[in-house]
Amino acid sequence: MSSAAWSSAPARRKGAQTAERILDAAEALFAERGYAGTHLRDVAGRAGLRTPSLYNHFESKEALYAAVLARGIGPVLELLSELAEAAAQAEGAPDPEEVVTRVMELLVARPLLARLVQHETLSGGRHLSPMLREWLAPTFARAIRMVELSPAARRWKREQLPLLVLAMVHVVVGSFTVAPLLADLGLEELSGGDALARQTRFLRDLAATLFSAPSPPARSPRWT
Amino acid sequence: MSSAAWSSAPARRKGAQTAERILDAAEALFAERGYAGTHLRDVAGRAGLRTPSLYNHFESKEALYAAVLARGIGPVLELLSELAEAAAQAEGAPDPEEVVTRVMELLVARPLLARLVQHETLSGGRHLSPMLREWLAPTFARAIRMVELSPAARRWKREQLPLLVLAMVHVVVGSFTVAPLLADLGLEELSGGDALARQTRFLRDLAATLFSAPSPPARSPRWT
Amino acid sequence: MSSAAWSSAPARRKGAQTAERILDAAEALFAERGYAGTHLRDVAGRAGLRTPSLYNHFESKEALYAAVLARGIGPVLELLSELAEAAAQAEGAPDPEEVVTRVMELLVARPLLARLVQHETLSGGRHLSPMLREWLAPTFARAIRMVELSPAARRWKREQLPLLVLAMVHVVVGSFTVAPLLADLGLEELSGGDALARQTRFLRDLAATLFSAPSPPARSPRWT
Amino acid sequence: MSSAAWSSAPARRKGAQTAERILDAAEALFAERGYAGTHLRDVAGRAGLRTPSLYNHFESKEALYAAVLARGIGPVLELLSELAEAAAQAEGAPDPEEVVTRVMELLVARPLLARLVQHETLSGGRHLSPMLREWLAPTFARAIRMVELSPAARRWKREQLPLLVLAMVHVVVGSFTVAPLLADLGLEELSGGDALARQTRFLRDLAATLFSAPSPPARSPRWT
DNA sequence: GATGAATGAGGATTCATTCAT
DNA sequence: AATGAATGAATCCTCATTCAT
Repeated sequence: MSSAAWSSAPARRKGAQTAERILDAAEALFAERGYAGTHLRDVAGRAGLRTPSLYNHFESKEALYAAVLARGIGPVLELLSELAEAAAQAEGAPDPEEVVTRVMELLVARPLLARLVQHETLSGGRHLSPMLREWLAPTFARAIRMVELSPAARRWKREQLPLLVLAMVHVVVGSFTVAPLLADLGLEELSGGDALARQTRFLRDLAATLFSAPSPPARSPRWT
Repeated sequence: MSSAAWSSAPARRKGAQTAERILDAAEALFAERGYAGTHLRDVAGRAGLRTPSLYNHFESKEALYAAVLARGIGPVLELLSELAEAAAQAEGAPDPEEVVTRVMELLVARPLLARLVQHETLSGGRHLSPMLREWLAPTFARAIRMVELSPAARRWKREQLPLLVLAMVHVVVGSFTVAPLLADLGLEELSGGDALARQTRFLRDLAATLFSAPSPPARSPRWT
Repeated sequence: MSSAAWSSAPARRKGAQTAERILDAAEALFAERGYAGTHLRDVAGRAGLRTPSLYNHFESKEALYAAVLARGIGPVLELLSELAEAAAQAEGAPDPEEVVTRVMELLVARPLLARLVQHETLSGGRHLSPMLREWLAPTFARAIRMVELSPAARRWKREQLPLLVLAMVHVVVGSFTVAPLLADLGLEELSGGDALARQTRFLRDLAATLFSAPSPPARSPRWT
Repeated sequence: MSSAAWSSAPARRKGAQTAERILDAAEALFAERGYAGTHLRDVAGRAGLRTPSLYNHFESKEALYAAVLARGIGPVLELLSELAEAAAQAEGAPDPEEVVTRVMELLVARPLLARLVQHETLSGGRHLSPMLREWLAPTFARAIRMVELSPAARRWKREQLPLLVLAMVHVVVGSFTVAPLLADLGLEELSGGDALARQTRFLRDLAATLFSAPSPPARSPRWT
């Protein structure tokens, strides 16, 4: 049996490990510099390889980018599906605070994800894998429908509910986005060690406020 | 007046107009694709020139980028200064709703600005002109101090106030950022003609809620 | 009479002065960096102009270069003609020491000339104006013929005489060529203030030795 | 031996050959046209490559130039060191005729070297690798010291000895420098096939004359 | 005569990608 | 699976030159 024809399990594992290392390297750089600003040479360097070796694992720069995106977004989709499922079974809206908590847990564990997605969004989302794009609109619609059943519907006008959801997304994503800039500006208390913990607590409070019913005697905020 | 030193007024005017056209073209492309993704050839094409002509008006791609940023951010700085000034004279915090309204007016008039700044922020803000960076931290600090005097201080813990300000910024900026993606996804009602008007109204309401004093009886949200 | 048609004497003088300034600037830069290494922008800057203004005085970069060369070489040709003339009238070879002295005087007065010519020579002399090239070979031939009549003919074999003349040229030109490098290397005594005076004296002695008749007893070229 | 770290021996050999070809091509062109006048496209063409391939072997045009210089100058340094060494062991000055012979042998074998160095010298020697520059001054100083011990010291004043050494250098280098021009001018007998052989013989005689002791009764250096 | 603006040609260099090894 | 070498395409930028002012 020729040695060229076989492929042992450990070899396959090593290959997968290398691919993983490449994905890690690419994720870091794509998140930092965006697609156009990231050079395969740097990706390879970070992964301990030379550029052409990347092509043994991914077909092209675009394919690598798509893989990074897919790997990153997968868990988010799962989480949201899970939360929606649970809410559906409970025949109620998901608790906004829990949604925030769970999402933040996930993003804290993968702090590059938010920047990655935001780079992609800024560039028009043209690389968001079709699968994802097909998924995005319905998911968003479902989220809106759920919110319409929640107490928030009494605080906000109907057509504002989508904006409310988007607003939460922006705040969540934004926390990760500006972190490096804040650190660079020396605003330590906003970017230091437990900044994300504080940010999570704040987001929970924010969600509680925004998705709660208005307090009935509520002194008119200006807009009665 | 020596004939050697002069340069005809019309020539100078035409040059300035061209520079302006270049800035417009560059702003659009930098906002859409970021620094690395923008090619001078496209900028020149959009401005009705060939690439080398750009160098008659700007020293380099970086200088052009800096000029775009400076031109875009200038009005924002002025506006914020003005609002702060007014609030200082009234010895009170600026009305959050007014701040939101004025800022949105400005951003609606220059819809590329938000994306431009976000691209820059995502990339670490290394191109934010030093002037701006020196200006940013103190301005932010001043904003916080003002918020500490506002009713919002009774709704939020002290260390949450900076996060609150940042959150508003994220939501404001985010509205412009995701617009193209939403349009692309076919979510017309979030990106259509008067979407920004609706968004502005929503932001005003949001600010009113978040910066108001808490309504005493309705304490109930989970975090008491 | 239209003002466009007239050209006053002072105006013409001023124009000539500008051309002169351009020639000076170009000479310095061509001497320092050669043809390809010299940029019209730098020439213009040194002459207190912008690049396009050069074209009011010279048709092209090549034309400017040719003009610099012509202006520089003219006096050399005149001097050599004059010396040859004098020698012809005296029916003898010119005194090598005098030739050296006069040539050095000229080169000391225009210290860029030697480097200019050497750059040109190194590049194959393709820019040496045709006039000059026609002139060079016959002049060289005439010089050889004269040397053949001098006492040097008894010291050197006949076919060595052209080499002898060339050797003197190389040493003369070389003194100017390496000066900047020597200065840069910190060899002050070879490049300092009166280095050229010393060099001239040395060249006179050298010429005296090489063009003299051999001293009959001291044949042993090899020292023991 | 890990499979990741290796690069096949034949590949490395082929790469080295290509690099050598590039160096050859670059040497020829740099010698002919100088640094600024040489275009990488031509270098690549001469080496049978396209321009970008050069960057697989050299980091930049400057690096290529430096490599050409280093490769060319290395043997000269070695030769001079060897000659100095030999002279030091013999406790005498090196025989000028032998020095000339050996140096000419080397330069004849690498006829581009002299022009290369002269281009560099004319441009101020800024690219002469620092190593070389450190080496140049002390070597020159050592040469002077040796000459001071030689019979030449009786023919020349002390301060003229450095000039004498430089003069020999200029004549040697100059022989190669003007060759193309002489050929172009149709002076066949100075540039033809065995011109360099004749030149070498002449230089030996020249050295013999200049470095010999003066002939005691020596009729006054001026010929009557 | 002097200049700002514009440009074609071309410069060095980078980059994603391919292929033989 | 990894890499050195090669390259087409494209990048930013420079330069000599032209032209209207």
